[in-house]
Amino acid sequence: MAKQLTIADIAKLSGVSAGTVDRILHNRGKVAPATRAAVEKVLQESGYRFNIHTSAVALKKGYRITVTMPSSVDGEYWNQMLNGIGHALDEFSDIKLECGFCFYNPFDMYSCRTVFESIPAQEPDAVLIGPVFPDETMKLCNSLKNRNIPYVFVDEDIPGSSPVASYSTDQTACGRLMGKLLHLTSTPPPFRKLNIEYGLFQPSATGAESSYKQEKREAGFTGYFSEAGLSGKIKKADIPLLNPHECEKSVLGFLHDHPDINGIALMHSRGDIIADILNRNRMEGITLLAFDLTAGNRKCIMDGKMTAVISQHPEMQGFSAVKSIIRYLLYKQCDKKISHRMPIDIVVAENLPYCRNYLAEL
Amino acid sequence: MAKQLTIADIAKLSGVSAGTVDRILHNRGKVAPATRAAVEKVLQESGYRFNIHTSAVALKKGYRITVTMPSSVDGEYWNQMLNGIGHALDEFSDIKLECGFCFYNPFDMYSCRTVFESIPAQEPDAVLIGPVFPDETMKLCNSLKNRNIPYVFVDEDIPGSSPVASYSTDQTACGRLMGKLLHLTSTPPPFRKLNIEYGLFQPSATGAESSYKQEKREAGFTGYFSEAGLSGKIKKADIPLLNPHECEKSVLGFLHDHPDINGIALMHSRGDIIADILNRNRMEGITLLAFDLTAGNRKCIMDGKMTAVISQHPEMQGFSAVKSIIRYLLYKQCDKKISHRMPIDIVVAENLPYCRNYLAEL
DNA sequence: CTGTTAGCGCATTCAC
DNA sequence: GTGAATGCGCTAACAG
Repeated sequence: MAKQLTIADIAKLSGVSAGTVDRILHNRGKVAPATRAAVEKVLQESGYRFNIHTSAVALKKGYRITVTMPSSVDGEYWNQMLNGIGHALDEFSDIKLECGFCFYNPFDMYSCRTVFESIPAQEPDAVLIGPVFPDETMKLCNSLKNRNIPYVFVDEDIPGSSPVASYSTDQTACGRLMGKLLHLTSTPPPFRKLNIEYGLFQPSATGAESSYKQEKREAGFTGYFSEAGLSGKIKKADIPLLNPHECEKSVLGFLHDHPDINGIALMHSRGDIIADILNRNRMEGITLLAFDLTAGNRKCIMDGKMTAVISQHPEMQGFSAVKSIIRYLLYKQCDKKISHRMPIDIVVAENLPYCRNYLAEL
Repeated sequence: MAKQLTIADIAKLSGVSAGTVDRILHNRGKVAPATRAAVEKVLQESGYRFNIHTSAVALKKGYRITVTMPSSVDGEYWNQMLNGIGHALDEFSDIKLECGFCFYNPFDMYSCRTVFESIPAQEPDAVLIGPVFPDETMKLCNSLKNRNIPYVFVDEDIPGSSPVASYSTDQTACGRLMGKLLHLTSTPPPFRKLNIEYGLFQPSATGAESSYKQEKREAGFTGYFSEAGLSGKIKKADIPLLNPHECEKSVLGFLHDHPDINGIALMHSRGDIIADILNRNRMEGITLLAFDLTAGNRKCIMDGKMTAVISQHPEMQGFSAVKSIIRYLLYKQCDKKISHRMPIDIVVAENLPYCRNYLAEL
């Protein structure tokens, strides 16, 4: 264990005072170029690292961060993100952090616009953004950039923006994985139907929420099947998810028209709705795959009404995003890697009980 | 954000001095029963929590911890555990921690015994144990207990011991999951053979290393198949893994005798060996499942020679175990939950690129 | 522009 | 048994 050098050591080594080293480390105040060069050389060579503890202890100033994302209720995707953020705030409760939340309606662009417009005025030290509407988000980013307020993304990255970090999932890869899973797992023997076909349900009249996401997933999904030479086996259906009666009617109608369907994939998280319909109509023999480990999906998997979901670690995203903000604000460390891709989990009944919130464990 | 109370606050509230509060918090030195009661009451009511940063800063004393586990080479399971430990040591480099490593030969009980016997004499402040031989491990635990040295387990828990924490995987659940996966994914259409059978390969003449683990996995695996009413479809084979020529001969012999095999499950991590044999003999149509995301298996999955592995987060185990030790040693916080079950991951080609070491991300 | 210095909250040592 | 005093490495304010 090589003893860590202290700021005082660095100061001595480079013939300046601790204050100067501090100014260089934090890029604040003016430093003569020559002095800066000398100190930076020592810094480099010695591989100096902050002692985050003393740093946090000595920090007088507090930071205010604003979190903005779609509103949600308990057990939903965005709510899990919020849990991750909460854990991080809790883990770092020794740092003077104040966190404000600005939720918007993910189905209403104007709600998003109104909320986003109010954010720069709050003058936060940093913003955590869960984006849904790319254009509105881009406007927010520009406005933050003008005021020099750093921001991070969770869930999705907005092309052309310049966040301090982003924690997102490769939705195309998710779609490909979904394709592979549907291909591999569609009704196992002995119940398999002979002329195997695969259903792909799309919500008709989708709210704006994540239609973008679903498109990427679908592209990955169809990509997998076309590479497997099975494109022709995919049967698409528009399902009006939010109208229970119509929804059931169209699911049953579809299955009637396509009796060889062995499995169905959804590019969204409302697998529970379809699972209930299949279950009510005694069609459990059909494999059902969806996204996100929501409370509803969790229950369906436990009850054997759904085969698997693909999960993308929302809590970890929220947790890491806050951690990233803290690193940036307090320790002036930018991540070497800006864009972090989250792990993509396959969850079935057998491993569901062990899919806890990792962060709470640590 | 409720302002955190400080020790000074607590002292003032209970009419004593900071020193006394500290003595109570850390259970050291003598405190008058009456004083103790009064302070503890205030502590309770105010929900006081350490400021881990100042606590770490003020800590003069350093701690020495000993890590003991099977030796391994780069890319193997135990090596990944070591990486997690390294990350933790790195993340907490601001704390005065010294870490010594004692590796033993997992195939030689005497090696283990010799190493374990040397550990108590080193008088570490805590020990991290990766067990293989239950009896030897139990002896170590007893000896540590006598000296009041706390210990944590990774990978496996030893029944009857009393660790500060343990980070392990439910091997029976892993086996069940393996069963489910084999059932669901065995050769998808259109290459499926008609009378589907499943292969279960066991290493013949196993070294002692984790035979215990493999038994539990096999129990879970056969449990799944018997519940699915498919017990009769499992065909077992003893495969001499470590003898390349014999191994290939017995694999090919088995497949010749059982032409309806659609998929093979291994209860250990050497899927790469079997994958190469299948690949060399152009039998890629057969699904192959194994354990652990070793470097070898990783490559096989990427190359399409293996279908999936079940992975159990060795890095996270190592990381969490060290974190747990630190919490215990520095902050005197025992985990409420002693036994932590790790998440069980399913890794296929499509999500492999995103299975990084989570901890490095945070 | 640069050096000096007073705390931050806690652990520890030393008087009482 | 208990309280006061010191210092951990750093930040930030102030004095040059």
